[in-house]
Amino acid sequence: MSESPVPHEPPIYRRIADGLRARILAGELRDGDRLPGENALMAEYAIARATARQALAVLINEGLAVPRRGSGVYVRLFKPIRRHGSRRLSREQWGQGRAIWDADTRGRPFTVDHLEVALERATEEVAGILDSGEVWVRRRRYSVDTRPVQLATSFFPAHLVQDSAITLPDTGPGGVYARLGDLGVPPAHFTEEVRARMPQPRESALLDLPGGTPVIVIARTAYTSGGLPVEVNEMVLDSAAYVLQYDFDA
Amino acid sequence: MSESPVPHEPPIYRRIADGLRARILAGELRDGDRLPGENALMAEYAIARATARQALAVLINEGLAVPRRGSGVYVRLFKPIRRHGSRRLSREQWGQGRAIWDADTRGRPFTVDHLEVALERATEEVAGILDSGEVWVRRRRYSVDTRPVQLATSFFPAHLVQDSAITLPDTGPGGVYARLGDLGVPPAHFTEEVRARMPQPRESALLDLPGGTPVIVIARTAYTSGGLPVEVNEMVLDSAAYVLQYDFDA
DNA sequence: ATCATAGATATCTCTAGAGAAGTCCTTCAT
DNA sequence: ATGAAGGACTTCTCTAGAGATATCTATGAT
Repeated sequence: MSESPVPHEPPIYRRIADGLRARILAGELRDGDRLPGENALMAEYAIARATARQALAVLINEGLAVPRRGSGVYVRLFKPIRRHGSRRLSREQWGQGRAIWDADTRGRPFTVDHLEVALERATEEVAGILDSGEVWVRRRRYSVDTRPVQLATSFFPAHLVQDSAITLPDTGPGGVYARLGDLGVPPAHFTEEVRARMPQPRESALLDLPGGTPVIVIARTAYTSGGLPVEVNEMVLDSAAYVLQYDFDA
Repeated sequence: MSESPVPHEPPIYRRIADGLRARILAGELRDGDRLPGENALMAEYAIARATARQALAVLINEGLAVPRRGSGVYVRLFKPIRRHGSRRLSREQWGQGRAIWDADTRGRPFTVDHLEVALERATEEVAGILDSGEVWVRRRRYSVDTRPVQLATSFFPAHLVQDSAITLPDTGPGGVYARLGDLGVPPAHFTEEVRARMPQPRESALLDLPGGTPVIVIARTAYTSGGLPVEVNEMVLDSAAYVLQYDFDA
């Protein structure tokens, strides 16, 4: 015989978290506001420190709150950048340009604050796509207003780009795509594979991510009009900083 | 004067988590394998239970491990479904069809195991897009092999679909898009906005998500060739179950 | 063989307390 | 005015222990 069909009453820490979440979602606690901290929760609910921490950890892991050591726990803001997949097909061409999610569409200045160019052996996945064991790799980090938002790693078949500016830190006007054009292999088609997952510690550190922030991983492959793959670009985005937009026809 | 310029040695729980993560990523511990549990870690490192739990919580929150109460903590598998944005432009038309991430491309049977149709007042966002205060709402949950993978909520302008099968549980052959065609407003353009975030408790329960699994949220708007918005579809996907693929031209 | 039960084992929740480490503000000396 | 030094307050890390609850397996009755 089973016990009562009613699911168990949730534990204390969860009820406290639920209460705080409700206040956040209702707008009572707003972006940047301070949440009641460990000591406040301990006093208010007569619980141990570990229990108060557990309640706050729920919200932190949901990405609704950010802890600042020595200071407090704060409600988190979300002001994403809109990233367009295909500009050519963009809805702006034929629609009203309305969107579900607010975003800073204005092109805020992106800066590259890390750059690394190297000749390396390709990983199995990349080698399989590019048909090349050796690849030139360009790793960079992009920031907006000093806030890091994206890590990008591009791979090019070594034999193809050997003598081009793609192997140099400065790729010249038009960037790598213009150089691929110079080499007679301009990209014509793109495939983007999109995933989301929790960041690894290295990514978390490089993007300065607070707990509870997933990353979006985009693997983009560029093909010439003849179907020759010429670039694989793996991007890791702070999911709190981005909205991806894709437009296409039926 | 500041202390040593060397960053602090990471805390115990983090070193243990780092060690376990390394063993997972190196392939020593594989999908479904059991991790050393609380008791094992307590004995091995001579630490308190809470510290052992904290170490395991790191991996659980990263989505690399899944706890099973009463049983143990296990390494997690990731076998995603590939979801294509635009089939018409699909790379299969012109490329080799190779992909970065492994995925079950075979169309495993999707089943709808929840369905709810209702006439409701539109939320502000949806009303702004559809230009309609009242909307017919179709909520459903999709599963693959009894595993829930997606929640989808579609909104239609009430005045437009009032007398169509879109207001019925069974929309007939061809589904809602065929019915929109019958009404003289076939969808021709799509916009998809993609975000990732941690799930809310309701989503977590409906999708049966283990800790550390983000959701991908897709807001898709369908427009007629004339630019009239006829549907907003908000999808919430288990990020561990999906790879999104978008193909487009330069 | 099938099913129910009991025991071992596992995670989960929580208490109580302590020291380390970072932040913030006020006070005081320059 | 500027800067250094405290002190109060905060989160972070960890110990030790206990009971609740879920799972798994071996045992025993049918």
